[in-house]
Amino acid sequence: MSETLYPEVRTLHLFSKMADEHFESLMRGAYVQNFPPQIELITEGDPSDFLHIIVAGSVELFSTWNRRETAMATIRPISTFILAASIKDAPYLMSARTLEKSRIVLIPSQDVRSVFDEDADFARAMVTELAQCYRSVVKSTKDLKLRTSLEQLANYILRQQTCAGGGAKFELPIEKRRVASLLGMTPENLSRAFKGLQPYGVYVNGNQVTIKNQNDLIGFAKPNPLIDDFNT
Amino acid sequence: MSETLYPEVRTLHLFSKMADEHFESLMRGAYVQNFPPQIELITEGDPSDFLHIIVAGSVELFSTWNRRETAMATIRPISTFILAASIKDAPYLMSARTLEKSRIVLIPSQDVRSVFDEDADFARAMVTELAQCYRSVVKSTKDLKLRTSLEQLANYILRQQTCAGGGAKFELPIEKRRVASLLGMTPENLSRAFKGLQPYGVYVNGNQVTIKNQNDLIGFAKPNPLIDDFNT
DNA sequence: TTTGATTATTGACAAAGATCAACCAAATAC
DNA sequence: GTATTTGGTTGATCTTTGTCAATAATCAAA
Repeated sequence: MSETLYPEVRTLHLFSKMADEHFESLMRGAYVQNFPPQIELITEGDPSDFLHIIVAGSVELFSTWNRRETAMATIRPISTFILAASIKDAPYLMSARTLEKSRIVLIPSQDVRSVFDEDADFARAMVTELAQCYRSVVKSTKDLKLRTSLEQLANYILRQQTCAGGGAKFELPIEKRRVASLLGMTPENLSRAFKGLQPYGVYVNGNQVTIKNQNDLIGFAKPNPLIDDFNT
Repeated sequence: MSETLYPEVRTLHLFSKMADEHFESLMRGAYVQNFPPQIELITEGDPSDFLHIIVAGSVELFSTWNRRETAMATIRPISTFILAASIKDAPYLMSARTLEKSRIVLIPSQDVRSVFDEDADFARAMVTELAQCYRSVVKSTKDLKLRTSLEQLANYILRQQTCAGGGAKFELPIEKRRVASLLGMTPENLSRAFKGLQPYGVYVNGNQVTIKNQNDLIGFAKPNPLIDDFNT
């Protein structure tokens, strides 16, 4: 694998503490690949051959059942995905596709499991990482079950605003139909939900969102760290 | 802690491989307590002082937001809960209450984290356990987002049937209103949903469910291992 | 620039789900 | 044994959401 990627991958919490020797052994077996947009990287149900790390671009995790499809998460650099399946040697539960041109590092799951067995620091980092993943999904379940779609959208907007730096104007990072799917609604209803937020000072034009009255929106959305904070 | 519980706790995958010394150190600091029904063991947002292990009875994990409440999972012996919060030293994301008289082992989270730092086998077991937890929540998210409530109920019934041994008659293990909350619907709609499954041969009387036509129900429910199997 | 494809929006309608009120049955308390 | 409480069911109604069809807007390719 191209050595130029070593440092940025190494900075990931998952790899930062492990022995040099083990990290290099992982990297030796790894591939780096550039993918065009809309490529299905992973199909749910398949055996988990690789741990994926996104280095550039963006990837959508999604799932299907009975001809229906739903977006589960959007992954951005630099982070791993499909860690749990890799380490358990279990089939992928979600599919993944590139949203843009993306650069992905692929580490054979077998290597991950071998190094995991030998490197206690790596195993420990994995625990932190998996606990984080678990808590993220729990938060998103709470969001789904406890909030109406209007409330979900309001909180989604507030989270995106924070990611974008906190200003009153910012761009939605993904297409609206994907936002709709993430929030568990149809694109039509997302359109209507955006209108439903106008009384709280939210205006949308294309991908640009403007929050005219932050306090009104917060008052309606009632964001909660136990649902909306990425860190806690 | 009473030594009589050692063996059954030790058999948990999480503890089965760790060094005797470390296991005993965990057990020395642990409490065992019997709780009556309807006791709130954990409140979301609180610091995670203890790793909980249920030894007898049953516990419901639930979450609240803005005066709404939803059931997240039902925990039965013998298993741990609130592992991720414990190990991350992060606030609980879910609350927990006993549903019946229950016996709970409480291990101070600080001890768990200490032993985790020293015992690589324990750390590795934790990885497997957390990966399992993560995958369970992902499955339940897929269930929620991809299925109508009727389909969810049909699959819930099939899963319960499997747990109960697979016979055509079995008992629902929890109150219907809790089933409703787990499935993200109101008790009223659960009642109607049960009726909606009669054409597929499902009959309910109190807690007793009878499946007259297994194949019809399966044909409608379309169970999928990537959503409904606990193991994969 | 024009064309074609994709995405977003809107309105009309249908389906699903929530709410409210009434009622019933079983369990518990007195 | 009766009264009360709790959980469950049912019907009526209303809200939310999904679906379908039409249209507009955007973007990319020819």
